[in-house]
Amino acid sequence: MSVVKPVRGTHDLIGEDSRRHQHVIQVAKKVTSLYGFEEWITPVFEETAVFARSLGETSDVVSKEMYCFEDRGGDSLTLRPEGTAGICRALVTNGLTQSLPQKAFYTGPMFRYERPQKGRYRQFHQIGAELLGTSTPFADAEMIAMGYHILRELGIADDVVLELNTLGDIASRKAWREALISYFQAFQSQLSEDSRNRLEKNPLRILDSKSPEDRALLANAPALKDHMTPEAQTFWDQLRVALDQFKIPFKENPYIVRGLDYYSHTVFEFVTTKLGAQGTVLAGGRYEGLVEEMGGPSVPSIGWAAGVERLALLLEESPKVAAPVVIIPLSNEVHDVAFSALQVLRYDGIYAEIAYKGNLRKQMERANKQNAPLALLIGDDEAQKQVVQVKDLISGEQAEVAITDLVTHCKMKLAK
RNA sequence: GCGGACGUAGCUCAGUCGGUAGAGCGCCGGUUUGUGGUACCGGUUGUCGCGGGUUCGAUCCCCGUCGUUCGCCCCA
Repeated sequence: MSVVKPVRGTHDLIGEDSRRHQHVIQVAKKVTSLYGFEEWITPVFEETAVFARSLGETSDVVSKEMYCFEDRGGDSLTLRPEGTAGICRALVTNGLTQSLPQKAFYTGPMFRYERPQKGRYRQFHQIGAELLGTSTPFADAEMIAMGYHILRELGIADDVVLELNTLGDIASRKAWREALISYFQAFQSQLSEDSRNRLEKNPLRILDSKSPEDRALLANAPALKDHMTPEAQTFWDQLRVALDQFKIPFKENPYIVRGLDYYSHTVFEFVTTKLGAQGTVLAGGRYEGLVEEMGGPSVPSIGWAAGVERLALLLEESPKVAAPVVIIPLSNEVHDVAFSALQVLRYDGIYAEIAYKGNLRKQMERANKQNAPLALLIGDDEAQKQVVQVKDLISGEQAEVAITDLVTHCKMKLAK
């Protein structure tokens, strides 16, 4: 019989992988709660239109990476490729546009049909946060500070650089975009093929091209700063001052434009060099029209998302496995005492395991492998006297303890 | 979607200039009777990713395929 395989680009998280993954999510939940964020749990699939409209029809994610399917009722549904669109949809459907601002944290699987690589999967997991309904640059700074806080808490802040840019407001961007098109049109023949295709649709993307022929042209390309409206300029200035006040180090990078179409003003990426081509670890920006796309009012917002797998890969060390107190009954006849000891410990919140097979020596070996701090030996004599031998596996000391004192004694031992 | 590398025990990997394969780790058991961490002894496992071709014979060569991985692209 042939062995079934996991689907390409999916992976199982078991043991150490699971612990690392879980650790990232727990830290994110803890940190975001310090900033007033609550978890929103939204569906893994939505109507296709939710993503198609919001991410930009021409973006790669929409045009070639989505898992779309027709359900039995004939509706076109899509497994979410990212989290922001669903959050905006939920904001509108739940009438929360009446009570802004809203702070949403989310986590869960996302789906993109891409060529898998390390740190890049077809089903992957993100943590993300959206601050909906604020238009001040201080909100942007705080959101970035929150992202940084998580990286710091995970112990990877030093492996990562914050790259920051502004796309200006709509008016600035429009003027700049036109300037870019006319500039690059003059050099059309020198552009890479990809960039020639992008020229009309999304000329901003040429800016983060890696191809040398494009890069050569970038130096003299029109800069946004020459097209910024005074309002957009103020926003950008205030953001940078605020980041300094939050003491978040950043590097300005005028070439960050981001792949999803909905951004304006602030865009940023926390980038590492330790993951090869998959260096972006936490990224986001400000967006304005998204909630309107979902049929709501204009709700200026700022958000970011981070790849859980990528963060887990960067973790220096794996979270430890919990170590149990191990109860070793020396015969089936003492199960009476052993099981009640087991249950008393667990009811008191102590992680306890019981050994069923092997001789005492083997059981001790196993307890040692599990890193057990204590082994509780119960033989016929002990059962008779209603005591257990409590052996401290670190010091090697052993003491006879009455069953009635077991929990207190174990707690005292474990506290050390 | 494009280009390159790789695919051998649970894990990390060696190997066969083509004659069906090994090490370390792990796992199991033992070194006498109710006591671990060290040491010693013994044992354990593979359709050598899958399919086809060349060959007397392929895990080793060729082609395809699937998967992983690096870069591009894209992105978290």
